[in-house]
Amino acid sequence: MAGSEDVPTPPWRKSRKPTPLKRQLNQDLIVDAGLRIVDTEGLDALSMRRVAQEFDTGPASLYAHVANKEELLELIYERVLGEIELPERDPSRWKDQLRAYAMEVHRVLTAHADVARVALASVPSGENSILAGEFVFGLLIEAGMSPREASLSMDRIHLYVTGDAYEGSLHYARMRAAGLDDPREYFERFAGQLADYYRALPTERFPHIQKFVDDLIADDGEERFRYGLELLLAGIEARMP
Amino acid sequence: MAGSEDVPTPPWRKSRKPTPLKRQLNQDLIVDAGLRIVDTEGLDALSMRRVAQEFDTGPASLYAHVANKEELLELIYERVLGEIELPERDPSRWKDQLRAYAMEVHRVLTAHADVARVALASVPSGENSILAGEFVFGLLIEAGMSPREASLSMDRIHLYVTGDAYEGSLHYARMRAAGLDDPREYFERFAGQLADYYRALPTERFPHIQKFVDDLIADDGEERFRYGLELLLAGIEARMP
DNA sequence: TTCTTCCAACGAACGCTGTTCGTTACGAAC
DNA sequence: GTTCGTAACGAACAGCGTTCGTTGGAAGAA
Repeated sequence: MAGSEDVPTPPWRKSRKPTPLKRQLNQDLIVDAGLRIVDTEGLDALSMRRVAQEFDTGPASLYAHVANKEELLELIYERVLGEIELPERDPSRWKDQLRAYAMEVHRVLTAHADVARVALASVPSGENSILAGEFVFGLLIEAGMSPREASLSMDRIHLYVTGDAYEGSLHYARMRAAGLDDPREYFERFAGQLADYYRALPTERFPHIQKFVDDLIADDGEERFRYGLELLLAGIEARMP
Repeated sequence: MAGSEDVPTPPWRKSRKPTPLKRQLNQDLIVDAGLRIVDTEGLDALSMRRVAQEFDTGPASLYAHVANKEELLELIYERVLGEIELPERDPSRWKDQLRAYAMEVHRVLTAHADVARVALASVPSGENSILAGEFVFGLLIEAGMSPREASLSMDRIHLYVTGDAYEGSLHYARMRAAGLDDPREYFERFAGQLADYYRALPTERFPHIQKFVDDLIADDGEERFRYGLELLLAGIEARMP
């Protein structure tokens, strides 16, 4: 605020030099810009050109700081994972803590809608993924599970959470493509179309779908996620010694 | 075999007409070619140009039979779903039948490796999807579940199966990109790298991961899928009246 | 038979993508 | 004061999905 940076340098001063020093790019700034674009315009809008545009330059400038687009996506994903808050482990409350953890990851992924589409594709390797893994793995082991089963359960919980968030992000992208802004309006329109389609099916071949259309479209994404999570937790509980 | 089609027509016969009649394209043939390409070269190799090439023509020719690439992908997915074999419903054996169904879908999706990447993205609307839905939904209802819960359970089973197959297909694509052919060799290499990475972590921050590296990489995709499926089935069973 | 209509086929082009190459010019080190 | 490493970047490449406008053969009408 104290400097004169905001005042544009007159073109006649110091003769011709439109960019005195522009060494401003670095990986963090690029990831910032990338996440900003994903949040506001969606993952489909994220291209190397679009990110470069944010710095008034061409796509080639990014490759000094980021190996390729895939690495940029993983860096963005890792940054988002950093928003997860992990509590102190309490093995006696493992079920509550595992539920809360799953919902927290789901919440963070859903908050940055399209990022979930990266989550499934990338191998968890960043610091934040490992921290989350240590939390869940340790929790299950300390609760009495064998390391082998704890590994499998952690893996399945992770797949379920990211898979559901991924599916949700596809709907989000579809909503965006349809020009809508309100998720509830999208859901109602989508469910309505699906219901009409189901109702138009021949009764003799699809009696149950025909008869219970309303039940088939009753629950939205959040309730479905919760239900499946409870199924998994019940399954894990049954195996807990 | 009986005709003279294999002998090229001499250019001087009937003057100039290199293509007497070429009205040979139709949707089924296009889907055939598409699935063939996905199976042999992978989903990433599937482009409208590549499909058109199969008919010695340009991409524009396809758009008379297929709305766009997305529709082509859904048609391919629907065709693959047609390979699912459904038994007679027997509600008294609902758990066995549900397990067999899930494994059958998983098997079919895995057989056409990359198709799973379409499965998650597309809304189930074709005849084969609906038939599969009626089977599972009816099975759960006849076994005594409320329509509402049967709907949720069906949805979660579907998400789990396709989500796992999707994750598997990503590994498959990665294997392909690495120039490997044997899934077992890929798994061992991948697991080995992951193990090295885990072992290199600081012990004090990640004690459990550090200590049980072998358990973390013990199971391959098939076993993980089975384990998660049993978790879900146990969860459903606990809710079955 | 002759004429008209229709539409699958398709060549060419548009605008977009991720990535690479070769050049430039600045900051720092010698 | 010169050299050197390297971030920045303009230009280009090969590929993508899709659209437009034309063409020519098949089918229906007269």
